[in-house]
Amino acid sequence: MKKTKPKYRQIIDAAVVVIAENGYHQAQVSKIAKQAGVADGTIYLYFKNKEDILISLFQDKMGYFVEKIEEKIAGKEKAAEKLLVMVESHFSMLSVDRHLAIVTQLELRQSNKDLRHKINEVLKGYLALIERILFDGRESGEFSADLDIRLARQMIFGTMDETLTTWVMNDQKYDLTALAEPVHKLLISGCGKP
Amino acid sequence: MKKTKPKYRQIIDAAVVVIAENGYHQAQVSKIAKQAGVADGTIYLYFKNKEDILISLFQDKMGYFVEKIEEKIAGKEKAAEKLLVMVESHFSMLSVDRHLAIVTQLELRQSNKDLRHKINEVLKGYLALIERILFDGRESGEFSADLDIRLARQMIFGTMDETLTTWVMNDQKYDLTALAEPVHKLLISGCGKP
Amino acid sequence: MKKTKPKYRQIIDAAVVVIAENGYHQAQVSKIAKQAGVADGTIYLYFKNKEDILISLFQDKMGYFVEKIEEKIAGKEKAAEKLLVMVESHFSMLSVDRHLAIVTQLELRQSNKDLRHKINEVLKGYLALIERILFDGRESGEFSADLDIRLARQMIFGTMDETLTTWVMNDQKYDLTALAEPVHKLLISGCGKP
Amino acid sequence: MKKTKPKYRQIIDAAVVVIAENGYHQAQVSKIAKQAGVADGTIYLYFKNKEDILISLFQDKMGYFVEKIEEKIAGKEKAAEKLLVMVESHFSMLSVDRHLAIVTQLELRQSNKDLRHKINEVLKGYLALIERILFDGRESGEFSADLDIRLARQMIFGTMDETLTTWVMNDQKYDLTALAEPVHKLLISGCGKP
DNA sequence: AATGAATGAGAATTCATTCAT
DNA sequence: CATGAATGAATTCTCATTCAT
Repeated sequence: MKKTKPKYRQIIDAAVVVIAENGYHQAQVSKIAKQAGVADGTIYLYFKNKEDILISLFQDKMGYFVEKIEEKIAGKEKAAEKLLVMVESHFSMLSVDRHLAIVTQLELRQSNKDLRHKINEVLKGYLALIERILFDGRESGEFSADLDIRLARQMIFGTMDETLTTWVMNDQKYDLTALAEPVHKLLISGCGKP
Repeated sequence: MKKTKPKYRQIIDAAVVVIAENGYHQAQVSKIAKQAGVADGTIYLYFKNKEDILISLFQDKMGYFVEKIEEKIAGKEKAAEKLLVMVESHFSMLSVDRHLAIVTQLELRQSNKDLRHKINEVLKGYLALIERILFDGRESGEFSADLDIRLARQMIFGTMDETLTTWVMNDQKYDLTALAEPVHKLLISGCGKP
Repeated sequence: MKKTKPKYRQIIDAAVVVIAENGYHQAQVSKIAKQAGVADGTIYLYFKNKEDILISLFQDKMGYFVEKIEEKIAGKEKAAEKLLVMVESHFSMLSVDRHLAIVTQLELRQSNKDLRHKINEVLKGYLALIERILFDGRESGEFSADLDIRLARQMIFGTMDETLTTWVMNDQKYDLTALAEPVHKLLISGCGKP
Repeated sequence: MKKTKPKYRQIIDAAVVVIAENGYHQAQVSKIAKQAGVADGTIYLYFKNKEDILISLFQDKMGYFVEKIEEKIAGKEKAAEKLLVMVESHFSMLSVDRHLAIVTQLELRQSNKDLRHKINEVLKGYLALIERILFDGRESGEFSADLDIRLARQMIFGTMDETLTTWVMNDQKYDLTALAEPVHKLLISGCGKP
């Protein structure tokens, strides 16, 4: 399995750094190779093409995200609590990896429609996790019986995403993790009065 | 004033069509010129460069959005009602212009960081409108007194944006306008029980 | 005769200024038109094309040069004296028109081979004048009987030209007219000892 | 060192041929690449840009000139003799490379002011060589004690340059090397009688 | 497995010139 | 005579990918 070889990870990690520091369109394969300490041609022994590096990068990181979050919510009972843990984990993981935050929130979005469809495929795992939490919450009576799970998932993901992107566009200059709790509260109760 | 000349609009409209049908990276200036029925060089009598076409396009459309929405909410009293009108208008305007929806939700995001920062400047007018509604709603006691306006704005914009993008990524195959009301309800009351 | 109409001269003079200040390759027809205070299209009522402006400019100025110099040497008897007057006049006329000096010594040389051949045609009048002086000097015994007139003309013109170009390349920052006498002495006696 | 690789020379030599045969403005990079037998992109592995090819070409050839001339005058004692060798060498070297003569005397002068300033920097080595000969000749009493070295250098270079350019403009149809001796004589003794 | 020199397709922009008014 | 909006041809340079070593 190629994915376990050390150079595979070297290249993925190099790609995150190079894209974050140079931007998507200035992240040439040769730069990634240099950062990874390998020859240009070597990249193609581990990845089909440049797009494959980016998809693999996203799969790799997002897979780790979902895994970590699932671990953490395993012990929680309430859906609301699970959501809080999810938002906290997501925010916290991007807080500690500034490069990755830039890559996922800004740079990777500059990819073309084709690549974005593939990225969306990868995202489905995360979205399914959110929907599972919402479904459980509705079943248990914690959430409205008429909650539209798909829309609610779009609200939750859209809100987190917009919060993250705003934070990155503002050069990550405020504490993101402090926003997890109020964002969670908003998602649970909306703008209206309790 | 160049912006009022007929060729200015011809070119903007041609750009929307060409970008929507060919994708951002396949929208060459020569294609836009052909679609607009002018010579390549004519483009540069009306726009500084290719990026200027895209910014102008966004300014033009987004300016129209904000203007229309402001007109419609002018007569409304309740903040919640204003929000509903806003979501309805936004969804409805993109529903009737499939090309524009593709351009704003997918293609324009492939632009580089520089252009995206300029687009964000344009977006500020819209975001300010949302914040104004939230502020009025909080002042009038309609919304929670401790509502964090910035976060609430991020939730509203993020939710609409995610809903729109999902719709476009699914080839606009379901009725978007029907989602305005339930999305609005979600934004007002969140996932929790009323 | 078009050449006597005021706009003809306006355009020629505008061309000198625009080329001197912007350089040959940045001297667009539209800039010359603007400087001359006429519309772009008007240029083409007085000149066949852009190249025609440049040739006319050169003919105009060089014709004036030859005319002035011929006037001044008319009263002189000695060939050496005539040469001195010629060098003095040439240097002096370019000294008082900095723009023209830049145009003839630097900018017009950037034209293509074709245009340069036409410019050379115009130059022939000047070169013939030099050869006439040399011929007379040789006939009268003032110069060596075996003086190769063609080569001597190349020396005289080449030396003046190099002196002028060096002066312009050094931003015309020293007194050019003071060089006329020593240059003349050099041309008469060469590097050797008298 | 790139300058020693065979492709570096291939490209320089191809550039001389292409510029001489097509003219400066018709010497596209793709033509040079084709003539050199390499791909367009390969050019950019050896040269920063098109201008860099031209500067390198000039440096390369002019450096060779100065080197060869210095070798040849090393054994000579008299300054006048050194000058003769210099003129002979210069004329002879351009006589045997018709393409190069066209490029240095006509085509390279069409470059813009920026490139011409860089070319002038390269020329300084040659001009310094001339001044060194003149200085030695003046010190040894061979030349006038009051010889203005700067002006004399301008005469020498200007005369050679004009002679060369005239020869090239006349399609190199007479024997240039035969002119070295009479040109030298002119430079030493000027137009006056001995 | 690893290298890195070589490839070559692809696109924004300028500006001399025209011609309908 | 004069205008100036419109035209459209033409060229450098980048960079993902290959393949001989």
